[in-house]
Amino acid sequence: MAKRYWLMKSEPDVYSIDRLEQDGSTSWEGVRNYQARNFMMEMKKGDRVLFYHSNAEPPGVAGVAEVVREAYPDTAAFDPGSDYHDPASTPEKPRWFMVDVGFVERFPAVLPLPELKADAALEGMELLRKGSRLSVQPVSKAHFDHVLKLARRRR
DNA sequence: GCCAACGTTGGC
DNA sequence: GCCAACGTTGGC
Repeated sequence: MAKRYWLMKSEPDVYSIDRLEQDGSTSWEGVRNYQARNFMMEMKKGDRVLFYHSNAEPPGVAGVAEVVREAYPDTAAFDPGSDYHDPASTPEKPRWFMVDVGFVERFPAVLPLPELKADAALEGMELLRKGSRLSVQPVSKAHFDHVLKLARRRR
């Protein structure tokens, strides 16, 4: 199956592209939205991910990651001490899943949201839809490639 | 800090 | 199944 493209949001105060660069890879725990979870379950090793900084100054795409491990149960849901604890999810019957993503690239500067909004070539991107809050979302190859092009142009 | 948009919960 | 109340996301 052909490689697919995604966008994943993270608040840099919680986990930034710099942390991912240091860590090399990380498990994407804490997704508690069914639509986002379902997208993660579709992810295949090698799929590319736009790493988006939300609740940031500025909000925008900070770099690129790749899927290095396909969906498996989110163990944070089992941990009563975790912010992501969900008693409805058990090891026997897990409700929430996560993937592992690996660092690919950090953009020299965050590609800010207003710039994405202003670009006609990105029309129709889920990220840009009014009221969109989906933290894991598919991105078309054309949009993905265009975002990379914009990021390179900023050098 | 505000608030629009959205998802979830639970009474009925 | 409807929908009001509530909690969360995330830009501004």
